[in-house]
Amino acid sequence: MSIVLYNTLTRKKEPFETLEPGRVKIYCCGVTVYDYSHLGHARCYVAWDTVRRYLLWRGYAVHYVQNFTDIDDKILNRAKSEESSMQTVAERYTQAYLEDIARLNVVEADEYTYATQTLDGIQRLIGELEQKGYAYPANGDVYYSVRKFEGYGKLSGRNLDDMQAGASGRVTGEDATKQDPFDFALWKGAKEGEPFWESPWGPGRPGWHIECSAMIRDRLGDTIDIHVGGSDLVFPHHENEIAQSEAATGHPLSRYWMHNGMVNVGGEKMSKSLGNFTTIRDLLDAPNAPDPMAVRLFLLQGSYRKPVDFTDEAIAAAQTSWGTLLDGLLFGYQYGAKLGWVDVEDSAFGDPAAMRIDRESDPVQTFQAAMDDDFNTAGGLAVLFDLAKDLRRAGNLITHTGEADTPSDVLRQQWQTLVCLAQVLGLEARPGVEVSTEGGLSDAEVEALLTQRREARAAKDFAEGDRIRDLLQAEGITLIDKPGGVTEWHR
RNA sequence: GGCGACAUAGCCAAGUGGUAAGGCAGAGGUCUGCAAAACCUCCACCCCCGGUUCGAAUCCGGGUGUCGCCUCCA
Repeated sequence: MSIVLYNTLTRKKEPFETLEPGRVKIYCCGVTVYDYSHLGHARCYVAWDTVRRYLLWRGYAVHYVQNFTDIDDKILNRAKSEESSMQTVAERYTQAYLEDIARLNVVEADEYTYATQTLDGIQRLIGELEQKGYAYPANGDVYYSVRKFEGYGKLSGRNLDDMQAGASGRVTGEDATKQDPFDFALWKGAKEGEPFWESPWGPGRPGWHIECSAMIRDRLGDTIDIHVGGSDLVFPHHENEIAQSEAATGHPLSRYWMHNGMVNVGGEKMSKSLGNFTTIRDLLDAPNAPDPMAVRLFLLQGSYRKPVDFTDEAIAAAQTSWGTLLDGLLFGYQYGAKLGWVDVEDSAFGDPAAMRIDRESDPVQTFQAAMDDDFNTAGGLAVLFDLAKDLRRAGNLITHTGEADTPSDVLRQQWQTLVCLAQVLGLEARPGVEVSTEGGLSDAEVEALLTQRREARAAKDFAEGDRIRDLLQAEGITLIDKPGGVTEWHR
């Protein structure tokens, strides 16, 4: 069995074969750092983080490179409006991106690249393209001549003659100097007061698309295994990357192209320009904010390729769902000692890296079959829920009756399987948070209230008994009335 | 105008030829002073119309609807 993935280039699912056995080179288009990242970005980077985690779990050595676009008109505009510099703005939002995405448990890239640190590679590439006749200078700018590149349009399935230039309504003044409306800037001559770099074509800065081509070549080589990014980048960004890189090197830029679907709000794409976006930090820092893992779960419940609608209701449902997985993930910490597990005090307890799970077991095989099929995370999650529900049931039985009806070693295997598979999806529970008593009632206070309640109930004063029960519930304490007047409780 | 994607229960969503995973919400039951918690059980024939097939949500054709891209974009 091998992994099958959907390749935008061929519009088909294809068996995944790497250039070098066991090694995967991935390049991910990162953010332009001029503002805080929103849920669309979260969706994108969670998706590719999950792909990366899964490939690692399947035994591949993955080299994952992602860029920061830190030279751009929008950054420049932001800098002007706040009277700072492009560098200041870029550094601020680069840092913010890293903080936000880390909360969603996205692992850092093996390498991050920056446009500002790739000027040599960029200029070298533009020079080659010019030499080979694919680029032409005009008024201090340098443009790529799309009609010179035979395969132009192969990724996005377009034909230059069928496209309506300017259909998106964002035509700029550049057009007058271009030979063809679809030609795009490789180098932009500096205007008065703008930051610039010296070049053979005069002072200026690189166009947007060229940085990715240059970075990939510098860090990963002429051809990589997988190029990933948002589906809104297919055209023109990725199409232009292909045109640049392949014209220069004569080799395919990437074997596979994968694109994530957009996050929608009310059926429309979430985007800066529509103003309908929610930033990651706004969502996670709001009152009653969802657990970051619930947000990740929300994003993994559907296919990475399809659009996903963001609503408060959907996040709330995901939060509840996460509670179920959480119960399962924390099972070992809560019940391991009662089940006689001898390693619960070990520092490595609960660490997936230290666990040995049975790869041939049904849950793992089912999980793998789902994920092998174009990273079907929804199918993978079903396995996690099965395990988590079994464990929760066992835990409840222990709480309510004192013992589970499943052998301890079976529960241990189930728990470890759950923890390991959840980690492959980037879903992790942090023990300790749930049993926090910060600001709450002490055990003695709870017991005192329970005594009051017991007396009230004995006197048939159920209103008083219920009042105390509600009071405790508000403190996060759940009561379990058992036959015989015994009341147990847990936080 | 061109290119593309999607349409499955109240909501989200997987499945892409053999008679519908999972999550959320909901219903019934056991238990209970009533609840809560817990446990058990139940809950869709897959947008419409044709066609292919022994058999289609799943393939083909035609509709309808929604969305994305067509040089800001994850």
